[in-house]
Amino acid sequence: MSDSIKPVIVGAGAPRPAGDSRPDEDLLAGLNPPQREAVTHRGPALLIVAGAGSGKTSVLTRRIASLLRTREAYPSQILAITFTNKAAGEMRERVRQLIGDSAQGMWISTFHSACVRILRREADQFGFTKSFTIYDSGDSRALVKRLVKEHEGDSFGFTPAAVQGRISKLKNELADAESYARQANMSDPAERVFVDIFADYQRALQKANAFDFDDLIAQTVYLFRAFPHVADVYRKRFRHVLVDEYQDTNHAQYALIHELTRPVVGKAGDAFSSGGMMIFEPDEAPEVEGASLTVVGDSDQSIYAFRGADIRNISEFERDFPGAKVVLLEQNYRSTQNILSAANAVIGHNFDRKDKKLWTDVGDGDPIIGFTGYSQHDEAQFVADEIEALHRKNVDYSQMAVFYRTNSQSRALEEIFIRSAVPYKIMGGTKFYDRAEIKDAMAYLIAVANPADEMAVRRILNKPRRGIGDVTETAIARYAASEGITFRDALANASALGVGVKVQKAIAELDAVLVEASEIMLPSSGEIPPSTSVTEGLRVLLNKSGYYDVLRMSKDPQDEARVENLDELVAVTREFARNNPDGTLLDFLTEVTLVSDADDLDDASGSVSLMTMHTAKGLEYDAVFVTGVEEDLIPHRISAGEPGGPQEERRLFYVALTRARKRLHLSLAMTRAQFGEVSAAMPSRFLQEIPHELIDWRQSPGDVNSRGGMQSRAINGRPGAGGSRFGGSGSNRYGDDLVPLPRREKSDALAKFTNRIPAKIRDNGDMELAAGDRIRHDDFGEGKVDMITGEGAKRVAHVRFDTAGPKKLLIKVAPITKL
DNA sequence: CTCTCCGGTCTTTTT
DNA sequence: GACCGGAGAG
Repeated sequence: MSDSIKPVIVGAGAPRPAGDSRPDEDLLAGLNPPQREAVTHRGPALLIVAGAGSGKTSVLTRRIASLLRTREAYPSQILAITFTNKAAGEMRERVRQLIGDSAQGMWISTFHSACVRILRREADQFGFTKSFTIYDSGDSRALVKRLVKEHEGDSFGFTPAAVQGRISKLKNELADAESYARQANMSDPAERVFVDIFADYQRALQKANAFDFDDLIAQTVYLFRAFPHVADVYRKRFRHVLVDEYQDTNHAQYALIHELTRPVVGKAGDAFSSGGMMIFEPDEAPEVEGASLTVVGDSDQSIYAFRGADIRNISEFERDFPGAKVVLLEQNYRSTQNILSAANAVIGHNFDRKDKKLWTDVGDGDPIIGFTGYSQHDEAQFVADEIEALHRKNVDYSQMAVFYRTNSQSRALEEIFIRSAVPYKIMGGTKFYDRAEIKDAMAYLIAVANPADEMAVRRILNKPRRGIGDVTETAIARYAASEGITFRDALANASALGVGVKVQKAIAELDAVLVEASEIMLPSSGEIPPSTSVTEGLRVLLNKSGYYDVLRMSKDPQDEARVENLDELVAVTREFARNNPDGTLLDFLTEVTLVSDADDLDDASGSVSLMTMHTAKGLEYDAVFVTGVEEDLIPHRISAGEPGGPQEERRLFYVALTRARKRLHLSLAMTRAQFGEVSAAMPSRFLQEIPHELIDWRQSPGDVNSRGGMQSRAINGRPGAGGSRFGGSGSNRYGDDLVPLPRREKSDALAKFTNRIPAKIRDNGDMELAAGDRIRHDDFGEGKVDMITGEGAKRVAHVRFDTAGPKKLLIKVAPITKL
């Protein structure tokens, strides 16, 4: 900042006393010199290169606290961007702990949430209304699907997923349908079709008064560029912009940051109202200098290239923001040296990176434990047993986590965990809000909140079944088009549609329910409804539409669970009302659409956490199990052929390893069932990259592969076996004892292990068991019950098996019989 | 219009 | 092994 201009709009404006004790001195306690620098440096731009576990969250929160404490900024002048809503909540809480409630008024949120806030305020500037809704990926895929069909895109080999991916990528590059069409090769018919689909997709969104995830960012950038006076409002407001996980920002997000931190060039005489104590040069000087930008990131942890993250954002930061200061945080405060050495060795195989080595002074710690199972269930059993062993050593379940590459891998783990009575919680996967009944209920709410959203109205048209089929739906659409009204409004005119009386009545009833709910949640009188109206409105929608009744009268046992899910959703609205006394229906919908998997993570729940390696980013646990460390899984088969794919996979693996504080377990299986069929699996190349002396194999791939079980050489037993030999698919990439199982008829071992788990969960009802009873278990054989704990459906038998040793079993579902 | 059955296609990771 | 779309019967 130059001396002549002091645009900082600090009310009291007391200059910081130079030299003696700083008002933020206590915030620096316990920080190492680079960390201090990261907290106290002031200037236009600061890049904090923060290795895994180097205390970056702490640094970031203290930096914010310091800005507030020294009165360099009001809370309202701070915009902090995090990767997930949960991280945002945590950061807010930690700042509050540091400086108390005066932290109110900061914007701490994800890119997406911040953009929604901006767009809601400014929507009417450019063809949307404040009540716009947000399409999640499922919604937008449904729309793309319809359009691909309409344009017969399948004859050009377009799948909805591919088209959706391409559109998303383009939007992340800030290309819209028009600009893309201008430079597209229009002599290619496939290209023309794609351009048409893209354009129609965008039109449909606009017509529905809706944005997809990518639009939230891109449209905000367009808004700022098209309406500089709007952008200026936010540029003047946010004097300090801080961005976490900067390595995972895409071009649109980068552009947004750029727009926000641009100086405001004011015209002379254009009075600036905020306090009016600004003094600046009359002519060329900007009215307000660009906001100070702080970004935190680690290029070794960039794992979102597939969704447009551009690593250059961080590698070229100094060029993009002249005068930037760079601070390196390399000391790790999380993991033991063994874990760090393994992680360093793995990431060292990426050739296009600045060398950087994490170090710690806490000591070597325990060795890394390795295990190779015959099947994924065998592997899962090892994980479950190991978790139990740790739990007996007083490691809390909530301090343990199991990671995998793909969501589908969670199933085998779940099956075994249920049987072994290991309390667990799955983050992500099929989410609550992805369930059909929940999406239906949400569509009802959206139909009320944003009647322009035709997709939502179409979705609920025949849910529950009310005899409105394809023919009627088309009739409604045609009528709406001919009258120039929306699909939703056409429902009010059932008699004009030329459909049967019965169907007319059904349509009129649906319309009435929507009107009634609308009156509750968005009164036409204009008065502001209490936040509890969402609960009430949802109840009316579900009850009077007949949705609840149909489920309750159904004989399908799954429908019982669906009712429970809907009850849960009603409970969510109640919770929302409690937390947001001023919350509106739209606020509720926005919040629900933008919550991510990691967000509902609850550390205090006393459960082991199961999640993908991606979801694990930013988290840490005392004990970590990385499972499925196999070729074709990590690195994933699909990524192997993509440019930069294997490197990104290696970073992902690195992220997984560095989540562990004290104990790290790596496991794999020699066979893996996917797509119903069993196939041989090979150990991941990344395992070779870990120095062999760091891994203590309980059962190495060699042990498992030699059917006699005589060999026990460790995977990296040969000296010098850790060379970088990735790339080729030659057969000697693995040690001699690492040849994958031959692909031939199932051996006894295979038959025994692959299908150990019945697809259906059994139910032992109220089997009576007491200490001293003897039981037989399908897999573990006979054993004696030591004691019974838990209540009802969660009763657990602690059994000492004659051969398999001690296990815990959930009595209700375990495959056991009393002897 | 609804239900059921069959066959084809999948699965990378997420705001 | 799950999910979707299409075909065909009621």
